[in-house]
Amino acid sequence: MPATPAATTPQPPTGNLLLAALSPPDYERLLPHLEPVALPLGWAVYEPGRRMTHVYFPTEGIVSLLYVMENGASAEIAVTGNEGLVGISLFMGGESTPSRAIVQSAGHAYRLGADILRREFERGGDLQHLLLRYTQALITQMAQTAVCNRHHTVEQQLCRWLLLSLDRLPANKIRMTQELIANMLGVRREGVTEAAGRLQEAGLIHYHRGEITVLDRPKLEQRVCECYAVVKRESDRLLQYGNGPGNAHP
Amino acid sequence: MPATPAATTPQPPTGNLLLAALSPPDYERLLPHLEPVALPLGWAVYEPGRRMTHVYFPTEGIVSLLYVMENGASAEIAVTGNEGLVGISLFMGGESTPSRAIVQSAGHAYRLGADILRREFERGGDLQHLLLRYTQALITQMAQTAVCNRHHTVEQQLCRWLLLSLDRLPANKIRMTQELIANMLGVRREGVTEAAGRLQEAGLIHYHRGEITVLDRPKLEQRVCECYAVVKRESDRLLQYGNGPGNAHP
DNA sequence: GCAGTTCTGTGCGTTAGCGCACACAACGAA
DNA sequence: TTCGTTGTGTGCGCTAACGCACAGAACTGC
Repeated sequence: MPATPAATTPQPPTGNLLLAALSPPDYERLLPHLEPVALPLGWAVYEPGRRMTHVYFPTEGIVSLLYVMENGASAEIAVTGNEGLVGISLFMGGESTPSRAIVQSAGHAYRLGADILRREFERGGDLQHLLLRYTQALITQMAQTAVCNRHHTVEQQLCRWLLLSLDRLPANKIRMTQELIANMLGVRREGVTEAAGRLQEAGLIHYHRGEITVLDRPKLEQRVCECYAVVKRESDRLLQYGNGPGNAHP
Repeated sequence: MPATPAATTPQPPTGNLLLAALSPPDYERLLPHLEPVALPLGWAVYEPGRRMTHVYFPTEGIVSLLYVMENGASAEIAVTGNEGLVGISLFMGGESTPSRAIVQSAGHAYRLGADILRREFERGGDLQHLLLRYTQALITQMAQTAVCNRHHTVEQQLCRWLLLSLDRLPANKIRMTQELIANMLGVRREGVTEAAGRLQEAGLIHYHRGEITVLDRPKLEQRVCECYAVVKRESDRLLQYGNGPGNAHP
């Protein structure tokens, strides 16, 4: 590996859109408790049934919420990037979930201890509203994943997955093998190979040993099923933020 | 129709487990605002994108959260009965969702105006915690629906659907045509006919023109995929309530 | 340069589920 | 009773995706 992909410019906490949307006093109060951590590729941010100790606010990278079945088969339920946080069950009250969270694209995050988070959440201000709205966006994503799994082809789902990933990455390159994509989508690796082959054929993407480059995003958006747009529209609607410390300078 | 299925004994608000779990003062404060309403079969409790005006706490009946695609195909995302409420986006902050809520089994509910609900939610007490824990249970159900749609056969999904319905009904009879079940599962009607035929063959159920009777629940639980147990276990874990007005008399 | 590993391509046969077309049985109202 | 409606059974060709088995290409370490 020539360079660790996480070694991009380290971002301040406002690299996370939720933190950036906090009002200055809320942000200031949180700041001393925010601890920067790396999100190395493949790391399990949390495991099913395990009591969580922190929530993670990514500034770069992608974290997949993944369910792994008894027989080892898996399916991705949702993804999170710098627009959200990982560990909603801490403020939802459950403390754990039956799914895992796996770093799918390396990056960085700021984490917050469970007790601090709960204390702030109980104040009922900005932070609470932001976290709940984000949670609703996440719910929409899960619901649409269920629909997509039911009705759409592997190719359509691959398009959706690429676009969701792209939305959470700075460039148009995705480092991920077809094998891993297949795990996420819960399909065969060969199925991904075929679908990706067709997309490359059509000039929408180019890939080469674990690195996918999106060449023609508009065309990709033409091929994808409606699920992507539903999730995107609802996310945009729910997560349009006011003037936090991240955008307080007009 | 010989008798409207909703015409069972009308229940007090404590017929809903969330309301029943409230502390007496919280419950008393809510009581004057709770308005009893019927949930007639097929009624849309809410429509996609429409601003909701009330949340509904069912005491009997089942409400399906359903997504309908552009081409008319549909898929159920989750179900709610007297263990929960319909309209979480009101306190999550989104005011609406891209999915519908349809009464799948007629019953009754108590509804609460949006402003009252938000006011109570903002107090940050029992009600908030109950609603959020319920929401997490719902999230688990959605996630597992996504997984199930990905990996399991129609027959397994039918078993899951039957058990989830049974858990929310007083008797072992489900009034629902195979056509409608197919809509919920997002599969062909014929697929349901075949799967149900096999289950009847094996003596697990008996059905006759829109009425399904579960004869051997243990055997159903043997045939179902792990998804049912995951959802059930997590619901039980998250929704084990303390001593509200509903169980204050030992 | 060579050996081992990782990633992708391809070619089978198999199967679950689809779409369609109809037959028929049960029920409800006239 | 008769007729329309509603719900279920069945057959048949078709397709997407599966499981498996390899082959070859690309990169890694020695």
